[in-house]
Amino acid sequence: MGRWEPNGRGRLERAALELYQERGFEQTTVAEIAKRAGLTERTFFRHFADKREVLFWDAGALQELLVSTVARMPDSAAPIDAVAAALEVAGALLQERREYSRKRQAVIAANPELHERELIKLASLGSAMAEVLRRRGVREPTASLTAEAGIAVFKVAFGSWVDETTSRDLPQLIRESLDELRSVTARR
Amino acid sequence: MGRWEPNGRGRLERAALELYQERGFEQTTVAEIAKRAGLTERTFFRHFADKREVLFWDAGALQELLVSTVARMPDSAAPIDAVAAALEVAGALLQERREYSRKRQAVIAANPELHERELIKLASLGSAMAEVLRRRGVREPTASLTAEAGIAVFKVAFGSWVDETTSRDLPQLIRESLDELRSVTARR
DNA sequence: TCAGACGATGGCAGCTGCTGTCATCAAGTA
DNA sequence: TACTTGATGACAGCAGCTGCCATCGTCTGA
Repeated sequence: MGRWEPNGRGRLERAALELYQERGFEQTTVAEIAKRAGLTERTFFRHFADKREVLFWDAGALQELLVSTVARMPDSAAPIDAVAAALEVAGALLQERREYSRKRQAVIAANPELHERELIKLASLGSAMAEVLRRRGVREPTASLTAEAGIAVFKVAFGSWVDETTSRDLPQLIRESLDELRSVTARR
Repeated sequence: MGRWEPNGRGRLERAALELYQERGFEQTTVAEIAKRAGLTERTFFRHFADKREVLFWDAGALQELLVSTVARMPDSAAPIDAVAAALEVAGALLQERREYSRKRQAVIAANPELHERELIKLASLGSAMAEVLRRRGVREPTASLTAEAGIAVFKVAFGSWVDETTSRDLPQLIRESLDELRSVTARR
């Protein structure tokens, strides 16, 4: 295990989120985060590739969840429905950590650099879903477009979920958002 | 005008793109860009907020073009059609600089930091379009969803346009991409 | 024509993010 | 008990980026 206290990575995460909240992302130095976690700056960069990544390192798990859920859907499911089902599963997971998600999102919204990082994580989720759709026999550009549409649906639904004072259900919001997309794109 | 040669900003842009192509983004220092442009590092940062922005500073013009085009559409136009029309106009503009667009995109694709910056520029275009839709009386979440769908359509169409050896028409690819999105989201 | 305003640039110091390298320490293993 | 292994500390150093002030060319008004 570690040299002194266990779970150095977790302490770094917690310290970073706290300090980003208290002083803002730019006004926080990595040395300060490390100090609050009882570690050194050098160790921070062994756990996280950069100062932003500390807020996003769990994105990999979310991506695996999305991919495996899409992969498990019956072949009869339309691509957009497979994607929507996966997003609802992921939404249910996020739902369990609503307070954490809100805090984190407030920090991200307050800083453009963090917003950039969030966007590339979402884009990565999209690419992964397009890839699994292709493995299911969906051709391009249908696969990419379906995945991108899914990401768009998720972004809007997640935004509503975070903003609202009354806590509506995230999977439900995702369904409603997809319905709205269908209306928006429907030919009249 | 400038102190010696005119158009320092343009020289910096050109030098940066060249060096990013030759050695890659990370392997290029700002001092090297400035030197090739006959200027200093300090002056580079007066023209561009950071090392990435030199490839994206013209995004503002594209955004204005999109916004004004949406704003000029007749009230009878459906939101998605207004957005699509604006994207086609923007696509026609990009079409005129195909070689430059390709070079630039190759550089961006080769570096995650540049990809991040591109994504936030696209997100900014989306926000601007959502805003102009709201001014046209479109409510949320319809406005955001329409704009996000437009960005998704554009991303896929632009990707095809850049990849293909035979140069198909970008506005045409955008129309086809929107048609594909309609098919993908259509209820069966 | 000349003095001063103004805008763009150079030069320099300094902070911070991030990396490479080597030493150190705790715990497990033969 | 000696050796290995994995996480950490310590330190040097580069590059991105900023603040500050000096400098230079051009424009403007008397």
